[in-house]
Amino acid sequence: MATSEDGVNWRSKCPISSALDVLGDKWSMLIIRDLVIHGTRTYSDFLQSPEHISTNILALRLKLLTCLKLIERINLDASSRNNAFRLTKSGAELRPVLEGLGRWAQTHLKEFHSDMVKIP
Amino acid sequence: MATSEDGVNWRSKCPISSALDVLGDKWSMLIIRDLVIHGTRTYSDFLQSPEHISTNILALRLKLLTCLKLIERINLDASSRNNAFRLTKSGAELRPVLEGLGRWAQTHLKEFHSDMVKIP
DNA sequence: CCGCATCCGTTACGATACTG
DNA sequence: CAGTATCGTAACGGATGCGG
Repeated sequence: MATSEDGVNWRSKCPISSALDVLGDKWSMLIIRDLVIHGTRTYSDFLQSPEHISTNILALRLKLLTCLKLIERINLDASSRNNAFRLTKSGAELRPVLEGLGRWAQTHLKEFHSDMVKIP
Repeated sequence: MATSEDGVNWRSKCPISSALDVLGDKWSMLIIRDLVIHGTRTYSDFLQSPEHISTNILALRLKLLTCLKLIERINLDASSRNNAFRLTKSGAELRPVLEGLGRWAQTHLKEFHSDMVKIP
């Protein structure tokens, strides 16, 4: 998978494949989801999501998504504390994709995962 | 990630998270993509896609996607050879999601991946 | 405290060789 | 040609530590 320093290793010229080179891991899309839902989110906010990402992975993903300009940091108080992230315009345009995924899962995964909830 | 025998480990009750528990890896969505584009696809067809999935991962993913009824096997000649796969109705409904991902990548990833092509 | 880097054990992936 | 076995590599996950 991609890291922030070395850039992304593009597997092919296919746009779908390229999207997955960036977002095709266990966590990136969930970070986007949290920001779609809540607008802004701090580091510890992300950690409290029910899927429980670990701290090192979170820091790595935030760095990569920031490099690719899907998210950006906003300084709430000019110190290094209480930093938050929000979606850029680019990242925000993933919203319909996530909504489509969610709707698909609700109808087609119920059979295998009975206690799934609605939105998000 | 999920394997075919043990079932999927659902990280939460969130539909988006659940969709990603199934499809949130480097390869599953590309298998769906190939089937969306070509209709049917044999084992060796998949291997020839430009991203070059390896044989063991392919077998694993095909098994899982079959268990979850996103794809199904069609026997072209009743032997174990020349088997092919196609999308079920459930899998086919991922098409708009993939198209959305592709369109998003085309507009927002160009800056980082200059020789990306159109569809797909 | 909060953000995040580091260390380290565990799990998933990936290339290739191999079997029916 | 479809699928498995093996084994090295990379990603993940938890614990912990350190600076601001």
